[in-house]
This record gives sequence, structure tokens and C-alpha cells, in this order.
Amino acid sequence: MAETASRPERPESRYGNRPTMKDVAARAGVGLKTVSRVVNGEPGVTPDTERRVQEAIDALGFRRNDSARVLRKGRTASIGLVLEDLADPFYGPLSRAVEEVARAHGALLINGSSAEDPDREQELVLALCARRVDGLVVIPAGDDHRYLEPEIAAGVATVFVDRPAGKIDADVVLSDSFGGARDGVAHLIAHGHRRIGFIGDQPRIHTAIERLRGYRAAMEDAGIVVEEEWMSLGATDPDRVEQATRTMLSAPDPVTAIFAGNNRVTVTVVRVLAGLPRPVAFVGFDDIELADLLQPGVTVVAQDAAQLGRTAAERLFRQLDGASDAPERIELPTRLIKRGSGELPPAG
Amino acid sequence: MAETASRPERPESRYGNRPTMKDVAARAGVGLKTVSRVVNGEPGVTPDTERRVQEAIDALGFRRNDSARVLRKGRTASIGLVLEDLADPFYGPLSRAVEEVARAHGALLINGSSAEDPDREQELVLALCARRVDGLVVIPAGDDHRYLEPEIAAGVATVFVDRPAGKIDADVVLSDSFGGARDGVAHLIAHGHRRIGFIGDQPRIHTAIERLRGYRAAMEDAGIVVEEEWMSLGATDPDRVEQATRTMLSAPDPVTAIFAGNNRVTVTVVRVLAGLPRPVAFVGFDDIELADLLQPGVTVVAQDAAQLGRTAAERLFRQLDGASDAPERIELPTRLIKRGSGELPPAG
DNA sequence: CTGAAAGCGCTTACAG
DNA sequence: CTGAAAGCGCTTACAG
Repeated sequence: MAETASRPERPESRYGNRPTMKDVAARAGVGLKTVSRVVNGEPGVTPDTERRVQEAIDALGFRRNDSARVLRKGRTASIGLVLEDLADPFYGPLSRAVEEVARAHGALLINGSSAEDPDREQELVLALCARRVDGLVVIPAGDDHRYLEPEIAAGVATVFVDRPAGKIDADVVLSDSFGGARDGVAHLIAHGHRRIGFIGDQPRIHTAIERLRGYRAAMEDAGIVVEEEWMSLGATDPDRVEQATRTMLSAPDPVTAIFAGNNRVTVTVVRVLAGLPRPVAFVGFDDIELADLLQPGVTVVAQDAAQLGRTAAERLFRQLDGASDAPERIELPTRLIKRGSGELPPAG
Repeated sequence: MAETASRPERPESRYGNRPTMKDVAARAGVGLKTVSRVVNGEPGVTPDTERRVQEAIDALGFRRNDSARVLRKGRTASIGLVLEDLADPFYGPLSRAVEEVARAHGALLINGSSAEDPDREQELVLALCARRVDGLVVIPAGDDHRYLEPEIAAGVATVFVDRPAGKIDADVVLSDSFGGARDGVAHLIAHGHRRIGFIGDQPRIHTAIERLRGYRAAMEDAGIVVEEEWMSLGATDPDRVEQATRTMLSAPDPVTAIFAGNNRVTVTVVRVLAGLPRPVAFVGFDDIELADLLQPGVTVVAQDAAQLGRTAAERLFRQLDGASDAPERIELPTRLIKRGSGELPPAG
């Protein structure tokens, strides 16, 4: 055409070249607001106008920029989920449950791992707040969440799951770690064991402490004095757990049963026990896949990870819907599943 | 004070009441741009000015609104990951690998499940595009991705994983499903089996077809004519898979070995076989936890889910860094892990 | 039924 | 070293 290069108002040449509502309006020969109406399905547009706008949208490949929309509207229709490790099977059903509730409320899920590092948890949580997520579901790694106070005050809905918040008052959804562990250990005692080992996660983790407390309670209820060598708390890497298991079993007066504090520990202990000549009774906290097919089947204290996630997410959206209940602590029951390993008698 | 209610300019009373840079600027008695400089750590601010601004930031609990920032900058520093099911253990390590690469590039991960529904995949992908994610890692549910063409043209980096894109040219990272299945089935043949069953996922899923093709190739290489009743493709729910397994094993001329097309199928078949009096040889595609502890150990064709995710994410960020390589198809090798079940001879 | 103006909270480009 | 103006792409509130 006769157009010269000095026409910067040509929208097609903008950098990034995504068409905007302005481009659509220009092409359809209507105002910006009319495009907005069509895009959002608002009433009050002539069928003929609507058709013209729709044609322009299709021709340009326009898609509304929700980033801009969000800036105006205030809410982002997204929530953040901070957990320990996306690859840990325990968090799979939990994540999915949170996602399903979010989806039902039209929200997207931004997901991240803290790797059990409090600094990384904080970094991630604050990055999510900067993105202005509407709410947060947090499996905390740290034990001090005062850094969240200004965010919560500003309206970010927050629910903690699996472990309580530290030094702030907030909703929290937990499994009954204490009761579950106590029941599991009592089960071993009922089958004749008195020297029972406990192998758990690092003592700065709330669930690890609670489960150890349950272990101690069951032992005390049975009048058994617990020896220091029967308890091992630390990282859940296979090397440390294997070492702990072997140490307990090779002591002069070895334990005859072991209680494992979580799914990671369970997998390693079961693996070590499978290599031993004599059977050692075992109960693990958290169910694991195929536990029923091992010889013997693995007796576990199961928690409902999906229910944990669902409960937390529903609570979150209730906050977002304006409910102003006081922060609550919800504790879900655990379930003892007998499969054989926990019903073994003490070795001769 | 003497102030009347008719003073709408009081920033403290704004709805939503999050402080903005404007509020910080007012409190610190500086210009907006100076606040921006301090917040972003840009040079050219007097230590004294910086201190005043910082005090205002702390006093107000200001946190930069990245939503607004993003609108101006063009990039959102976030990527989307669309997979089939957040709860499937196969996707755990894959998700984490993608997250780690994203994190290394300063990006957040928005995560969602398609539930193997093409419409839901599209809905989710387009929602992510509307949020203007910088890139997408997609495990496709559908087989027609032309809906993504305008987005890709507009600059959304895209990599498909585990299954190829449909009807568009795009980067894809796969495991060698064909070769892996062929090797696994050949392994069974090498141990004397001729009547071998194949139980796989729905035939509209690319990996299901490829693995079936591998099965057929191995059988053909051995000169075995495959019978229709030896093959079952469909949903991976336990009921269907159990039914298929029992049917194959109770035929007049039953199969003596079974090859399973993925991890979900494997878990169910292994469970059924464990309940049978006679041993049936078995090889599964995808490794599963505790496979080594079952009796017999479960022989599998393992793929490296983490490597799949890592490779895809790295490729994505290379696209975002401006590399303009032609779309590529990257195929990762699988690995046969012998644990016992695949080395069983045919039953008498 | 339709659209021009202002503004969401930042950054960019520029001027002092 | 510092800041006023314009603009990112939408929606809101309003006027015709």
C-alpha cells in the first residue's frame, strides 16, 4: 500500500504481538467496552454487533489477558499449595484433592516444594503472596510463621495442613498422629512385644514428635520403661534409617518389633527386615502401595491424605467466601490396617 | 480528628487495604520511581533515602504486586504443567523435576490434571495461556492440539511430554515405549513363553499403542502368531484389569505370561497373580515402589520419569531464552530390571 | 444498545 | 540522585 513506515499506530507490529481488546475493537469497528461485553458474555449487545466482534476475535486469535483482568478485579482466582516434596507419594492424593476443590471454585493451583527447608518455604510462600494468590494451603517446613501476619491481615486466606502453624493463630488440618501411633504401638504390645523400636523423622517436625509421644504413651500405659536405644529420630534417607534399624536389631537385647514414623521410613525398614533370617514384627505410620502383597503384609496406621487436602481446601474457600470463623484445629482420625507384620509374635 | 468523611483520597481506607508503592512513596515523602528503585534493588538511591523508603515499606507491610509488574514486563515468570493425574505416582518425580528446573529459572509452576479428558486438557491449557504463563509442559490427553497454534504463534513456549502433540509440530520428549515393550516381551519369550498376554491402557493413548506395537514386534520376531484374546486394551481401573487378567488365564489355552502396559495395570495384575495357586510370569512397563520385595520380585521396563520432566523443562527454557531450533522429538531409553517375575518359566 | 474516561499497581523512557 | 508522565490490558462507573 501507500502507507509509509512512520505509522507506529499499527497494532500488528507491536512487540510480543498478542492482539488486545483494543485491536479487536479497531478491527470490528466498535468500542473497547463492547468487546469486553462480548468476551465476558455480558448482555446488551446486538446479535449483529456480537457477530462482528466475534469474527474479529477469531481472525486475530485474541485471548483475554487474565493478568490484566486480575489487576482490576482484585482476585486472581488462584491458590498456592506449598508442600515438602512433589515427588513424595503421600502428597499426590493430597495435591489432587486440593486441586479438585480449587477447580470446583474456578481457581488454579500454583504448586511448590519446600524441600523441608524453612527458608525455602518462606521464600515460596512470599513469592505466592506477591503473585496475589487468593489463598494458601501450606504444609509447613518451618516453625515460625509470623512472616505471614501482614499477608493474612491483608486478606490472604491461609490453611496449614499436616503440621500446625508456628507462632501464629491459623486454621490447621491434621491427622491424629499421637493417637495413631499410640494405637499402632499398643497393637504390637497386645501381640506380646515389650522391646519395641521407634524410627521417626527429624525431631523438629511436628508429626515426628507427636508420633514419638504416642509411642511413649502406649509403652507407659503398658508399664514398659523405654530405653534410649529404642528410639531413633532423624533424616528419612535410606542410609540413616537402615543404620538405625540394624543397630536396634543387633543390640545385646534387641527389639522384637519396630514402629516406623512415616512412609519413607516404612519403605526402608521393610526392605531391611525382608533381608533378615528371623521375622521382626512391624507397624508403619502411613499406608504404602502394595503393602498388602508383601510377605507378611505390612500392618499400618493409615491416614487419609486426600481427606486432609479436601478438608483444608474447603476450609480455605470458606474463608474466601467471607466466613469469619475463629481459626480452628481439625484433627482427622487414623485407621489401623492389620495385614500380618504387626501381628507377628516376638521371636523366640 | 477534624477530618470529614468526604476525603476519598485517604489511602488507608481503600478496599482490600494492601499498601501500594504510592502509599509507600507518600509515607516516605519520595516519588514513586524511587520506591520502585528500592524495591527492585536498582542503583542510584542515597543510603538515607533508601532507609526512609525501607522504613515505610516495613511499617506498611508493603509487598510488591507481581501481578501488576507482570502486566508491564510482558513475562510472568511462571510455567504451566498439565498432566493426567496429580495423584499418580508416575507424575511425582516428573513434576518435581519440572519444578526444579523452573525454580532454577526463577519461575513458578502452575499445575493441573486433565483426568485424561481432552476437553479438560484444552480448558486447562487455555486458562493457563490466559494467565499468560511463559511456557507450557503438557502431557496430552487429546490428540488434536491445533487449538494451541495461535498461542504458540504468540510466543508461548510449549513442550509435550510422554506422548506426542496431535496435528501440530512441537517439541516432544518421550520414553521409548515401542523398544521398551519389545524388549520386555522378548525377555519373556527368551524364558520359554509363547502364549503371552498384553494388558494396556486405552487405545487412544499414544503410549498404549506404541507398547502394543512393541509387543507385536517381539512376538513376530519370534515367529509367534498373536491371538486376539491375548490382548486387552482399555481403562486402567482395577475392575477392568482384573477381569482381563482372569479371562486370559482361564482360557482353554491360557497365557503363561503377562506383559502390563503401565504402572496402574501392573499394580492390579500383580495383585491378581499373587492370589493364584500357580505362578505366572510377568513383566510390567514402569517401575513401582517395593517391586523388589514382592515374591517373586517384579521384573519391569523402567522409564526415568524425572529425566523426562527435566529434559522437557530444560527444552522449554531454551525456547524461552530465544533458541529457535526446529521442533524436535527426543526419545529416552528404557531399562529392563530383572527381579524374578519375568524369569519364571512357563507353568507345566 | 454503545462507548469515552479513569484507574488497577506497577515499569519504562525521559527529563531534570 | 530523583521524579512526573505515559502506558501495560483490562474493568468500573458513568453518560449518552
